[in-house]
Amino acid sequence: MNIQKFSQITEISSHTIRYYEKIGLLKNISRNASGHRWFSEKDIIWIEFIKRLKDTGMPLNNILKYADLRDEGESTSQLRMNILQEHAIKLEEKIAQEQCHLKKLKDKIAHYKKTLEV
Amino acid sequence: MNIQKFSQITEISSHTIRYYEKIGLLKNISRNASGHRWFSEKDIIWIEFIKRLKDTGMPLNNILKYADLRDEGESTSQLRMNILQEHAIKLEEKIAQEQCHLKKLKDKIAHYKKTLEV
DNA sequence: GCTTGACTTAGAGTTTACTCTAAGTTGTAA
DNA sequence: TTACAACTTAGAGTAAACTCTAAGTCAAGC
Repeated sequence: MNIQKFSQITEISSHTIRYYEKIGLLKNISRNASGHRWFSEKDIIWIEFIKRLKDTGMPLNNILKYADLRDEGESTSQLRMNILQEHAIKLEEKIAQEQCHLKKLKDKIAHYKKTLEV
Repeated sequence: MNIQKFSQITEISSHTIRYYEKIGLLKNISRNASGHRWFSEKDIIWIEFIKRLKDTGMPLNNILKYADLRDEGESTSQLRMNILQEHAIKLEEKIAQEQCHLKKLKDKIAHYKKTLEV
């Protein structure tokens, strides 16, 4: 598929897709006869994974490290797993923190409600 | 207390504290005889609340709106509560999304583990 | 009295992650 | 065959949230 279709499916602007290729997050994107990018199903799966890491707070810089290891092949599996494991631990901590914050927010809202009722 | 002590307690750099005052997040900070900022316990409570909103993903811009309403006094209580309620809903959704992401991350880690074991 | 270190201000610089522009090429529809 | 829309590149611009610098003031210790 062309960049437009890929952009629609992934909900990432074509500008951003080119940017991701430029910084090395997307590698070996094939081209058609006229030199335009031609994306595959595998590219969708990969970018959805990038989105997941990004949405859980991993900076592009770290995602890039993962992408580089992935490009190096099977020999880096252990390293990549380590990155994901560390990230999963951080994410768990983050969620716990947010749940604590949420509770306190709700307490404050309840307090507002009480004073507004009177 | 002076800005240094306040910075230590809140774990926010003095640069950032001045920046927060400049953009209007901190208002009516008192000064001592020589014109230096003099912070109170109330300032700590307020900035801890700002940190909570920030840590749960609210942009400074929106926190600023809350700060402005707070400055207008009791008459804006309802509006402020609405802001917090909307934020709490967004936060709940965010946590749910992150939990989903975490699950998928763990699946991927488990997959790595399996292939590395062989 | 003088040095030193913390404070003050205005404003410049940095980082991250885009987002857009300009200039040029290509593919399709009238 | 001529519009016109989508593609290409390099590189400039933007927004958010700091982070730092320069130039100056002030208080405490030697």
